Amino acid sequence: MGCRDQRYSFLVIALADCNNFYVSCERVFRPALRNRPVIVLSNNDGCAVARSNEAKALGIPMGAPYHQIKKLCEWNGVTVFSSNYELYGDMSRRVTSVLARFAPELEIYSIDESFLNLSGVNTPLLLSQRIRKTVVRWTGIPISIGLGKTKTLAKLANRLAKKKKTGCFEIRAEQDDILKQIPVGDIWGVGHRLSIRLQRVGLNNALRFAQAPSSVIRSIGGVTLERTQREITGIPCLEMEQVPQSRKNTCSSRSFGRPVETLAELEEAVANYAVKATRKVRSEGSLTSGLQVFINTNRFREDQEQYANSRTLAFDEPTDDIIRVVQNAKVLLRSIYRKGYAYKKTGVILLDLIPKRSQQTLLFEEHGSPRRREFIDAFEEVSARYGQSCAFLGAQGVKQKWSMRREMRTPRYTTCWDDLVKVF
DNA sequence: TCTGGGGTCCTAGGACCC
DNA sequence: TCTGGGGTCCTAGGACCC
Repeated sequence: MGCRDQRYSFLVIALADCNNFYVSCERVFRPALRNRPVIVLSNNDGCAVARSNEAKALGIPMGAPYHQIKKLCEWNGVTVFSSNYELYGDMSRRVTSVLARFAPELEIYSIDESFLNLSGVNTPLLLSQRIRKTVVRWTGIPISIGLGKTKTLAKLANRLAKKKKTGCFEIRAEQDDILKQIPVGDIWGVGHRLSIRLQRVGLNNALRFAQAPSSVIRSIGGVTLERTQREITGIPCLEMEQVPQSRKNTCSSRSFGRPVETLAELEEAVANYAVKATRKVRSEGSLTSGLQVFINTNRFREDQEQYANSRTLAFDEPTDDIIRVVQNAKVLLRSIYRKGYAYKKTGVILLDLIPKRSQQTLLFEEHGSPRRREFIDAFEEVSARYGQSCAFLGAQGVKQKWSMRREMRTPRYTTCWDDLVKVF
């Protein structure tokens, strides 16, 4: 088996994962909530996306729609928060900056997870415990650390670490008895669908998965799953990515706080998402080559007629011109809008982003006249400096009755002067 | 009444070309 | 009855992740 492979015996990858991250962020500023059930809701106060251990013990599943668990929460005194991404983003930066002190090679994988390359460290488990203690002392966020030869093994180890008192766990090559106890669906890269198909052919735990012929694995899940299998046997297939690669698409979308039927309101929403998405692209110094707009009704409402559609266009020249994106987004929206439906969600996706400096200009046409560009830059600066309420496009609307619900959000303690904690 | 948002990669199949 | 072969490019859809 691959994990006996001597070539990789020196490798140690650590996965540091914040425990119940959003809940932990809220608890930093509300210490009285420690050891009490707490959940954080998704946008629109839709479903539970983070749960404290106490909330998990009450049987609140990940992703549970809030309206289904509301009673349960009230009966059990669960504290419920809307999500506060300004706070979580800032806490995340603090955690990763502490982690970075301990490893020369660090990959920020998500808002609450980082991979660290600890290869060459004599006692990685001891170091992990030190890292853990430092992070919680300096940021208030508890983390768990899993160690293994590959990212996939580190992920698995992390899952086991969450159950340990020390919060750290290492999977070694020879620990078949451990792999045997791990359901195949717990492996990183094996989701719901693949897990069913693997179990159907008897590959129900991580050890069986590791030992299966690679041809079988490939026929079930293609090259991606075959890579996962190699990773489980200790052969690295996923590299550390220290420099985040620039993204290829970006999306801005929201569900509405209530059903929306009129084209006028949808246009307002689309204009806002177009502005938001374009700003993301501008802030990264990129240009977008294409644009997609989608709309859909509420797929959970079986009593209503459903409609979903999307349309895409390619710009003849990559652009970051906010007005142009908004205008085109509205054109696309009108072409897919059908009267008589109760819409739940719309969104704008910007496609094939490219760095601004590599821009290829059109031969015979010039879209962005200097005056136009100066205007957009000035508009953006005013809006950034004095807030969106001071400079926005007419298309974005004033009232925004369709906007999302966010009724239980805590203050932005760390990123907004007005929200600083008051001691007296 | 109420069910998130934002990404990635891979593959199959169609259009088109010579 | 018989109905080229081989290549590229693009897109939609399916799978996964947090």
